[in-house]
Amino acid sequence: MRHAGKQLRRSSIHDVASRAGVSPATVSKVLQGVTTVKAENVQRVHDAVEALDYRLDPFAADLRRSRRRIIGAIVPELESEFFGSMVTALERLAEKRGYALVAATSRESEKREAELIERMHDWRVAGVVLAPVRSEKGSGTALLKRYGMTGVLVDRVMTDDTLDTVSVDNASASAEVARQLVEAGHAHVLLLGLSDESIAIHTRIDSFRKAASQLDPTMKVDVLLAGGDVTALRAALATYFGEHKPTAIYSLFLKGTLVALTEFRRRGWHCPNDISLVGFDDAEWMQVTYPSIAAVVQPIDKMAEQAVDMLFRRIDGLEEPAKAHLEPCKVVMRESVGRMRQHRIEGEETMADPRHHQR
Amino acid sequence: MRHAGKQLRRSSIHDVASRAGVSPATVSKVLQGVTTVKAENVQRVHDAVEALDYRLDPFAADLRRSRRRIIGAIVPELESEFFGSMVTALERLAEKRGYALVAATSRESEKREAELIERMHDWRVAGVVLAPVRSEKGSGTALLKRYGMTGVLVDRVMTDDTLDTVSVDNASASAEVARQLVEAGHAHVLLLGLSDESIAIHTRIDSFRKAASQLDPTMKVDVLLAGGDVTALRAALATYFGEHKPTAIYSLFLKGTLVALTEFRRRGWHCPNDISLVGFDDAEWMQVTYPSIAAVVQPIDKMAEQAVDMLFRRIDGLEEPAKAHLEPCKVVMRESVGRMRQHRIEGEETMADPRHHQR
DNA sequence: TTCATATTGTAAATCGATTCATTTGCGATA
DNA sequence: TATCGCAAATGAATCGATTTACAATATGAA
Repeated sequence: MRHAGKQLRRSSIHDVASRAGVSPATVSKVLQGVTTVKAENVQRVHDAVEALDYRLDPFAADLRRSRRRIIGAIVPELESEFFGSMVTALERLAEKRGYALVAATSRESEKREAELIERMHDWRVAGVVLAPVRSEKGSGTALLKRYGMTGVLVDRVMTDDTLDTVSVDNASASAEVARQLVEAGHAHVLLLGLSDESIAIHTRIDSFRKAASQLDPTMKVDVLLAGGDVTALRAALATYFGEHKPTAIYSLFLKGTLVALTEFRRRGWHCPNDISLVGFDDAEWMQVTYPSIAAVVQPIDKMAEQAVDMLFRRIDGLEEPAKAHLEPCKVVMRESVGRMRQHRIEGEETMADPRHHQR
Repeated sequence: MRHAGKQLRRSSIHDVASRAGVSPATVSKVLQGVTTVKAENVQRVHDAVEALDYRLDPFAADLRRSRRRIIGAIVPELESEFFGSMVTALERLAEKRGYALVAATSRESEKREAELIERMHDWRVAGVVLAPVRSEKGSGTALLKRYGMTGVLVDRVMTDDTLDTVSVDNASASAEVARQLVEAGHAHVLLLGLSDESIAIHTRIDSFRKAASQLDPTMKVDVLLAGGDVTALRAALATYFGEHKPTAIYSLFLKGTLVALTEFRRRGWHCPNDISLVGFDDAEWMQVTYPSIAAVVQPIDKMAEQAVDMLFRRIDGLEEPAKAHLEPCKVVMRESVGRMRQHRIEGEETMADPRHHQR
């Protein structure tokens, strides 16, 4: 228990060996729990380890083994709770299997995503969990394949012919949203998203459309996909509202929900009296605001579990065709979705008690 | 550009050397840009690198240099945007200096925090940015010192005699909140927090008290600190409201703000008509909800910049007494803070807003 | 006693780099 | 021609482990 002046050299396996009076090879065996070591020597090694505060250098060990006990996670951002929770879950699961997780953010850039894959490759990680910026067709996925790395794609993906994928059942979730909106009597719904978002967005749109047209062929479904960033979406929505007035909005991603709420406020519209809102992606605050916001809840922990399971199966050498795992979502209806009346008088809803629709 | 069958051995510096017809030592020099290499050989090496798709193994290199170009970040959680943004900023800043950031979450556990420090030590990181679970007096900090690691403490810290610290100016921020509440005519304020939170919480309380008593000696200030987790706080607040009715709440941390909002809803209280709310920590959604929530905004990017600056100064060998850097916050007043009138007419505030709060 | 077989331990090679101390090559000077 | 000086290249050691191949010792059977 010396007090570090500064930067004291750490003791290596050689120091332990000489103090215990055995060879480094024997120390290594003891530390790995090999049984062919005399009990007395085992004890001496343990004593020496204790006395020297010895801890082995995992990278030096991995260098020789030429496979590192690390798995990488690449996510588009960490500024919303979705990927933050995902990374936390992945970290826990990887560590449970004796691996460390190193996470990195691609910051919604495919170029950076590719660089990160390159880095993970250089680091000789055992595997990668990649949440692509765009989709399984992006450059990150391509690199992963080119390098023959073992990896799993999550979240913004459909199916892939080489890599396992884990995503949310966008189709069923959207269909369920459609069902609930139809049931609540909505006849004109706006779908709100970004055009350069993943393929998942398109699935959400298509299956909403399909379900809606089956349940209510007269329903009008508009789609507003702004190119670029959230600011563009904000502007596009403002323009749209200048000409149209849907009875409900289905936001296809989290920020879209915020944009919709902002625009409601700007116009002095009350939700759900003037317009209803349901969004893909839940967040803690959505339960406590007024009105509480209906949302499609993604089972983050389950996705993480699936991803890590599949990844380690591959790491352990499983050879079989790539699987695409779909995890079901829950649609949580909250106050932001109101019920439309059969014979609705313009403005009537606004007059009535705002909370007439509650269960 | 071979197509990976599977797990092809990557080419090493030896492969490059033999293809270029030089020694590994020369290759190493070329790659590091040493100038004492004949131009012709430089070219040959570059050609070989290209032909073999060679990239060096950073850990092997670092092993010899015995200092890794990695810095560690340990944060309590990644499930709220605060630390997510912080990690993103740290990552960017570290990479700008040629280091990779590896982030890990202590999950609000001091035990795990200590294990992570241990891991970072084993990994021989060049430095650590630690956002302690509790404070600079925690076990993580102690370990950091014991191992003589270079590190910077951020966010939930005051000053330390050995390590540099970066935190927000809690005192000024709280004083400013007090000033604004007094100015708005509030005479009874509840401060809401968790008792096992960091020392920062106590600073926030003390300086609020001090400022309030200076500005309005008659102001009544209650403090509710629940032990344990958020559930306990929820219960404590419910009990408290059974007996007291402050005119404003100052939540000392983000979740407290959510708890307060939940409790308002449960009781059918309208904010700010029935009670005002201001919270430490801002979030994107607070601008778009009704009412928008007043908040103390922490300058996350600036904190990250400071932390990385100080850390690298130490890494580069600076020897001088530890500094405690304080970064000022902004207090953003929003609709959740109402003005108390001398002769207030019931419901007047409500006119501005179609949503009357009675249930 | 002797040979065969387990046990147990170690020297040396290896992983993929860096770096130090030398050697080599070559033109200039004596 | 011999020597010196400088530029350029390299062999070998090193970082901290693991692992292989083999040696040394102990045990047992014949």
